[in-house]
Amino acid sequence: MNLVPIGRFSSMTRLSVKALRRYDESGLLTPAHVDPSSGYRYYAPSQANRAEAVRILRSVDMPLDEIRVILDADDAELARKHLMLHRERLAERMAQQERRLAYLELLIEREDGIMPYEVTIVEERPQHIASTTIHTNLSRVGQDIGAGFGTLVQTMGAQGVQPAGAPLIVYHGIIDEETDGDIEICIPVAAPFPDTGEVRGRELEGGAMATTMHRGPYDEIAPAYHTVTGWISEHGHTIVGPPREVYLNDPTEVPPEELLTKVEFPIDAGR
Amino acid sequence: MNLVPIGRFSSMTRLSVKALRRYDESGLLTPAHVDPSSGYRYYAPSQANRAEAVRILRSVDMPLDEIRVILDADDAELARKHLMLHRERLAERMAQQERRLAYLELLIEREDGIMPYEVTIVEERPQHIASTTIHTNLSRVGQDIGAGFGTLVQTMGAQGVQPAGAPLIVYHGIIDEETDGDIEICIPVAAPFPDTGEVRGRELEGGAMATTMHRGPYDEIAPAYHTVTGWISEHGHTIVGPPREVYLNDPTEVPPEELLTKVEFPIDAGR
DNA sequence: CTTGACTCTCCCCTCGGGGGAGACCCCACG
DNA sequence: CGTGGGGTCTCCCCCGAGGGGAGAGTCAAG
Repeated sequence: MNLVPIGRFSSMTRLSVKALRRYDESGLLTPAHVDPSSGYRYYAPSQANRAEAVRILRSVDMPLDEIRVILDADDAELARKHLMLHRERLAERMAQQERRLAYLELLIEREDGIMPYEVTIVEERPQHIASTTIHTNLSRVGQDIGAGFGTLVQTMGAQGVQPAGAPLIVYHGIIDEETDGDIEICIPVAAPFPDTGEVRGRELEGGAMATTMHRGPYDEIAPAYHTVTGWISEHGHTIVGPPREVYLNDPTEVPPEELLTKVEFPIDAGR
Repeated sequence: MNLVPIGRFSSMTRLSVKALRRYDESGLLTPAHVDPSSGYRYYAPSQANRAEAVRILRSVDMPLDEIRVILDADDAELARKHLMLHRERLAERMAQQERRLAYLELLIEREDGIMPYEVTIVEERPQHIASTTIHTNLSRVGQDIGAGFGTLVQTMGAQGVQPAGAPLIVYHGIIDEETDGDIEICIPVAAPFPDTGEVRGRELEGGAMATTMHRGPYDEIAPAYHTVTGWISEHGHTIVGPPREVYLNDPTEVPPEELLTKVEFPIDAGR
């Protein structure tokens, strides 16, 4: 009764011919009649109804499978449930877009461009520190560092000693996904610090350092390390001591994206 | 000088091996050395730098081509330009997501479900109208209708006549992508209206109508028509006059999604 | 009957990888 | 110096929702 071929149905529904064929194939919108000899698809005009529903749901980017479920559910409640579920998905995606956008803004903002881990050699002078050494692994390292600095600050406070520089950590062992190791949590002090229980005083070695600056969250610092070690071996230097990280600002005060961390590797000077 | 195979580089950079191979293939991140006999890829640790940049830019969903352009541009200004451009894209996509989401909310909101163009037969009684007929096409139809109603309201006002019902349009010809035609813009009035220039008074025919309700923007009304005409032919009725649209609310007062339009086709009554 | 416009199926392409097969390679340990 | 196990290679198919096009068949108006 008054069937129309695919081209007319396409212009009626503003769905492309390609799309209509695909909807047929996937059982989402089967033509009212298919000529068995020619394979021509013929649609009933009243199918424009369902076609429009498909168009609308596709316009909100719903997967074909789910559209089929919704349209074939006689149960309005079920359909609603799927719509709400899709809303959640869309909202989640939007939030993600938003985060990405914000991150991108940040990348544009900081005029130093993307990631120029510039490696330079600096001469550090020896300095007095109060330090505490702990054995930790990747999953605990964050808490342990916090606790360590807490202990240090407390002990120094009890002695009436003020910090004389930015806090730092010496990595005596490698801490990554598979290995744990010792880290020495340090705060520079003006004068030699006495050993007190788990906190000891010592002089931190100075000398030539290959160094670079990492700006961003701590857990994105790996490339900085790899860049420096790569630079060292490429320039024919040798690593002569454990690396250290110097924390130039406070994670409780600035957002993670603006954290500044100096990575230093002691190397053989001359050469 | 200290090259690492792909697996180690993968865990150093948190980029999957698959991804690294693809970046090599597309020239985005070529290994420092490829063994000619085995095809093994070896990366310099300092390449972690570029790898991290790639990771970051991918995390904001930037296409690989563009990442390449940005990273290969020595010009920081050019890189910035591309970042900003990508920001525009992200913002645009987010706005689109937002629109979809809002639309979806709407679909959920109206409890009548998606698209139940229910076709019914109603008996309309004849009514007096003031009308003006214009010849128009799809691209001009919006403005022309506005202008037509303007003329009508003005003329009626000059005669001191009040509207006696919802405005409507009789489609004497088909107006679609390829054809233009005559439309008669009408406002019901209580008593016969005199012919005055381009505005004429007449009695609009009544009788049996196949009708359905379209809720939403005017430019999505096509499926309503197709549903009604399909229904008519499927139920063995005959169309005996030009269709009409009755506008039940005012586009200047409600958002497009809530517009209500009644579509009516005069049919042979009994059968 | 012819011709031009439609329509069919089939194949390849998108974008950024993931999953896996089958073959090859590297290195540490015995 | 061999060998075994784990790392790596290329190649192929897959995702989603179609777009583009080739080559062949079909429909309807003149």
